[in-house]
Amino acid sequence: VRATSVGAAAEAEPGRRARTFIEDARRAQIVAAAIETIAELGYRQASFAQIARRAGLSSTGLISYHFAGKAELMQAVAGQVIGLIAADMTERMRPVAGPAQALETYVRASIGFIAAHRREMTALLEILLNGALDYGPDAELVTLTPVSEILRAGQAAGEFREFDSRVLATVIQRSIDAVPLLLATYPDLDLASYADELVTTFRLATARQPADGAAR
Amino acid sequence: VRATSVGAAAEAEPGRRARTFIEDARRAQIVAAAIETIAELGYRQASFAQIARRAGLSSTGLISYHFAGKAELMQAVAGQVIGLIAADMTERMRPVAGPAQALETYVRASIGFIAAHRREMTALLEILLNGALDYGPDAELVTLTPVSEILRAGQAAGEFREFDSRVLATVIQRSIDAVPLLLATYPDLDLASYADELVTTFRLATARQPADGAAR
Amino acid sequence: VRATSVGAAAEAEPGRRARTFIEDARRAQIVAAAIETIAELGYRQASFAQIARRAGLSSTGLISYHFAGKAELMQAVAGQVIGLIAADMTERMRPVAGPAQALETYVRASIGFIAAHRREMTALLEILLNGALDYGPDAELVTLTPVSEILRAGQAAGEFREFDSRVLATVIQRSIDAVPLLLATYPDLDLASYADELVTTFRLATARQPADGAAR
Amino acid sequence: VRATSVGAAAEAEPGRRARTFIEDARRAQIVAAAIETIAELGYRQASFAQIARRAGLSSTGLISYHFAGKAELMQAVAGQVIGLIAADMTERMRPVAGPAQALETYVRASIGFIAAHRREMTALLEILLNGALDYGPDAELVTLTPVSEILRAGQAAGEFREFDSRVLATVIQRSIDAVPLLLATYPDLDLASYADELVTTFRLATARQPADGAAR
DNA sequence: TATGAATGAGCTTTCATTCAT
DNA sequence: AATGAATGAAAGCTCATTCAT
Repeated sequence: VRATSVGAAAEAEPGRRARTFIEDARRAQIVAAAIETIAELGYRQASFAQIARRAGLSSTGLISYHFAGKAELMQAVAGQVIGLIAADMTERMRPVAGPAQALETYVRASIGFIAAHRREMTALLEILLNGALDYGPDAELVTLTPVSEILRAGQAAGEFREFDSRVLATVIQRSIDAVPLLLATYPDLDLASYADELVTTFRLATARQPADGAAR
Repeated sequence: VRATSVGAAAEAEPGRRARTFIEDARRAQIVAAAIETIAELGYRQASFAQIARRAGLSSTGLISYHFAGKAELMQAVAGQVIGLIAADMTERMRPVAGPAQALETYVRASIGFIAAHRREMTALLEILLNGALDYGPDAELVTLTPVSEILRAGQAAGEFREFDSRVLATVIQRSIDAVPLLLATYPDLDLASYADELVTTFRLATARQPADGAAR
Repeated sequence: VRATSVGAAAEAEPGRRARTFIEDARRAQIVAAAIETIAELGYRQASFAQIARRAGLSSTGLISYHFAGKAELMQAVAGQVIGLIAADMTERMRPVAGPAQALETYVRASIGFIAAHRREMTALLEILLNGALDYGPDAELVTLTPVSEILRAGQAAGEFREFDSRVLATVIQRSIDAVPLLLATYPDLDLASYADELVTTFRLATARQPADGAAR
Repeated sequence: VRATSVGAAAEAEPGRRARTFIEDARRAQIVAAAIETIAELGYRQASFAQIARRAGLSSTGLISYHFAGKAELMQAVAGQVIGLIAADMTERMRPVAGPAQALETYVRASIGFIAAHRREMTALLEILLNGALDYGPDAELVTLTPVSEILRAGQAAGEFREFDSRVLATVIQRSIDAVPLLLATYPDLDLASYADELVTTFRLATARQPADGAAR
């Protein structure tokens, strides 16, 4: 769970005229149906025909009409979900004071979001894993940036020990990303406990060590 | 990186006559071509036609001739890779003494294997993520079992703190699984450093806490 | 030649939206091409490719587009022909008075229909004999029912002798069904004479015997 | 059920060297397996692979080795069954005296043969109906010849009424041919009764009429 | 703006046949 | 005489996309 600039890709492009209200509504409807379809059938089975059926559209042609291709549709879906995440996370991270609390809040908020948006997350995961997004070479970078920043801030403030922030960001982000798959396996997983364990784990893993202040 | 019993599926079945030497060679050749193809194009684009082309076969019919269907081919690919992992890991884990060293060795060996078998790992990942293996609902369980056992052994021995072993197993295994994707993004990633950081992180995250002995 | 309820299968189904005019036309065109193809090449060689070629379609995909599968197409073909038969026979059997006349009319009308629809009958025959219709275990029963009923009515009215109506129905219906194959062998067969001979034969075979009234 | 010259096709051809004993045995084995397969699965599913499996052969190549093609195999199967019929019928028809008895014997013997060789008859039927035999335009003629001859002899002897012998031959032969299909529908059909009914029916249908002697 | 229709490339799979050994 | 291996054509079917209306 992370906020990136991918969502912005759905917005205005230079050579393209603005979208009408109706157009936006249709696109939203199709995106919603795509999320539902992907979450239900998986990426591979999510054909235009299935999506159209779920959206109550009479023809797959309408999807092609509104989206330049399957790639653009998938980009729109990803953008939509990522937008939701960004909005939610921005809101939740606002009242945070200090890196330690920021990390804890980030973990809890991320898992909370996943719990509340299982279908959207499943769809996003499917899209990402199937390489349906041609999102550039810095995808990983983007994904890890929010956590990395928290971690680096904590190091700068002397609250966290020395470590490669990219590595720890990976550890943390992957532990969060694992939730949708875990939920698929254990639908009754207690996410609150899971979050608690993660928070404890990452607190221990990032805490400044006794030796840190002296030795370095 | 983990060892399971899926690899055994490639072995003798009751009602089936033994495979010829040549047949085994062809199957191996096809499996190799499949790995190459999947790693290069992704699971979805890895059609029989592409695989046949890469294997230098004259027709896709030959693949169907040697494998009962696409599912069986993918199972063979997964089995092959998992077999490699199992062999390698078994070897590396043998001289280990104690849970802490076991955990460190597991992490380093896993990442080492991934580094040495990038294409195979990518292919395995693609297959797993695309649900091309009908391996049951306990896939996640199987995946996490080896690490879980190390962790529980460490707890039993009093070397590790109290935690939910499933959660920490997830954290650790996911950090390892992230490597293929990280490599796709940063081909020059220094895996030795990455492994070092992970080892340190997990040592801190699992270490028995001062309070542990007293409070419990 | 017989009328069944199979024809109705082509009509409205609950969960399916009504068919367009154009769609109906295409389906009819494809069915016609299928009849032509089957009559010409036989069921086995009547591939979608051949049918598409004969229908002037650009791809076999269009057939799949309009019919759920080969089975549905064959059902449509059979339904079409059976519908024709039913309509024709119903019309011709209307003015009939008495079992003897009914039998004669049935024979003449059946053969007349076959004469006028050689290709359709050949196609129907091919489909039935190839088991391309999953119509139940009582196929034979359905086929023989119309004649059986005429025969039993004749026995009840005291006009026909005692016999197993299923056996005589078989004799009569098979003699009629033989026509398409006969025509294949003797294209110039005089069907009117053939019908005359059959009528005489079946009159003699069914006529009440002198002994019947007394002995039984 | 009828005896033709098709069986002879399996015999010596000018430019071909004689078959060895082993070769003949293999051919017979394959033909037997083909009969079994066709009777069980139908013509369409009776692939070389299925036939080879049933014959205990290790490769379909062996079938191609012994038969010039699928057509020749089918011809051999048909020839084999027809040969059986011919032998059986010749034997049974020998002691017959007079056309009326000949007709009765022909019907009973034919149905008896079918009852005793269901699988062979089913296979023959499948082959004929699928046009797998390129047997010429006079197939029908051949089929009907034996009965026709009996009928014409009866007419010549003044025992049968005047009729087109081809038509009555068709009626009779088709009634006999119907048995395999009837058996498929009613496995418990009482063939003795069926034969009795046919004999009575055809006796009435062929009997010289009172008017015959005078009017002509 | 939306629809039904049509397209053509692609898919996996089956099959009879050929061939070297 | 027989085998396992390989071939390539054909099959039915699905798919994203295009297009006229």
